[in-house]
Amino acid sequence: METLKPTPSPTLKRLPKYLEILHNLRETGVEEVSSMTIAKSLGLDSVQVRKDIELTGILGKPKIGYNVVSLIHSIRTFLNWDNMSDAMLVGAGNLGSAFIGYSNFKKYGLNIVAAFDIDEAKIGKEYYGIQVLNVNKLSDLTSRMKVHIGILTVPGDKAQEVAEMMIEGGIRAIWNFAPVQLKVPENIYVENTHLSSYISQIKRRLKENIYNEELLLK
Amino acid sequence: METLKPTPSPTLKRLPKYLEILHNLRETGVEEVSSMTIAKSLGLDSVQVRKDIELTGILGKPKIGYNVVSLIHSIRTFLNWDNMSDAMLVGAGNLGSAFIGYSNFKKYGLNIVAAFDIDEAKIGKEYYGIQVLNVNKLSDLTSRMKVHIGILTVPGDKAQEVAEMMIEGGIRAIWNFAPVQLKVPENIYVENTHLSSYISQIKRRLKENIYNEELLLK
DNA sequence: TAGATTGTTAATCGATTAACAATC
DNA sequence: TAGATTGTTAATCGATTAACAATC
Repeated sequence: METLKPTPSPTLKRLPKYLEILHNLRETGVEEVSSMTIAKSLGLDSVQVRKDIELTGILGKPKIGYNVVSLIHSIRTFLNWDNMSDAMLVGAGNLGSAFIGYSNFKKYGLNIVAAFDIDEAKIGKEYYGIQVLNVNKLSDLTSRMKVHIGILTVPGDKAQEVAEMMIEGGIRAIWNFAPVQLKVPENIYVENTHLSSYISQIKRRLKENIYNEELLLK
Repeated sequence: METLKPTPSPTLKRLPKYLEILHNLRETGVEEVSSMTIAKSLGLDSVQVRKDIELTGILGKPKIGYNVVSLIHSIRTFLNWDNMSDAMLVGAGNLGSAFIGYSNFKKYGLNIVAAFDIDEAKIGKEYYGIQVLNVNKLSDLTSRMKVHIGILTVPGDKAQEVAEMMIEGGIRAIWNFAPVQLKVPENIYVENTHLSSYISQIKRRLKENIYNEELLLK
């Protein structure tokens, strides 16, 4: 069996955007699409689009382009969106409880099967049909249900502790929203979504832009 | 006046992580810190840390390192976290309404001053002391209050329309959570947080990893 | 002074973009 | 056939990492 070469992160981030466009095209009955069409809608280079698509293992036809339906299928398979992946969510605060009801997750093949919290006040509450359980059941339930993805929406000071419980239960990928650097074994994949990083970018870009605009007014 | 050279995105994403560590150090009474200490806690290269810090305009002392309090101040000023930035939020669904109450935003200098929705059923509701207004008031209120940041948490099919209302009202940076490529004038900064991109990464990495592990078992 | 750490210049690496031959 | 578009090899670009002189 061949080792799967890691796909560049930028590619993995772009592929869902292609899907978005392809779904629209399919709905309007378009059957073939060129890399240039996709590139233009996203403001990208067409070579980049072709290289990304190539990685998913589909071949286009010179002069014609790619078959829309086949391309959708190829990308979805590559991203494993066709198979639902179960996930445990820990931290039923306002962010966490919002995620429980966020219907788009299912669209992307992510299914939250259970939610947990440390806070007695939250345990027993139900959001969108999912009951919040005591976090002391996390590890056991994770291994019994063979869940491999954990969504971490607890406050920073509990994040490391909870991550370790997740790993003990057999979690292999953690989607971390806590503003903390998790220390995990190297076979565990951590995807950090630090909202502070985005806010940094927005606020700094605005600052940079302000001066540039004043400069233009001279 | 000098034009502000755009800071590399990777740097802007790392700086908040340094702050997190520096705050912890300050709490435990540490006064000086070396680039290596910061680098180690985050699994980074110390040169990278020094270069990032240099961009914020502070100087360290050979043999000693950086003064923790000064460094915190320098990074916060650079990221403009000391000044509160007002933001309008449009789309009071489960994600949007969660953000209204998400206390960390204030910590990062982002203050949601008003929330809007198209849906009559949501208009008038109140979340964490903020009332949801009719989106037809968005543009007018934005320009009267001189708000420059918009948070977009509407469904994909309304996103472009709402983005245009934001821009009409004077919004200059849009934090977009809708799974859509926004078409905006080039002086408008769009920060995309497409949750689908993260899920792609997680699901694909897990797939890549599965095969690698099976390989190891041989 | 000697050693540790900074700041800076040079080398490397990975991803993007350009050039172009292959082909429907 | 001619033209458009793919797939691939080479060049460029930006960010990371390595090397090292300056200095407290």
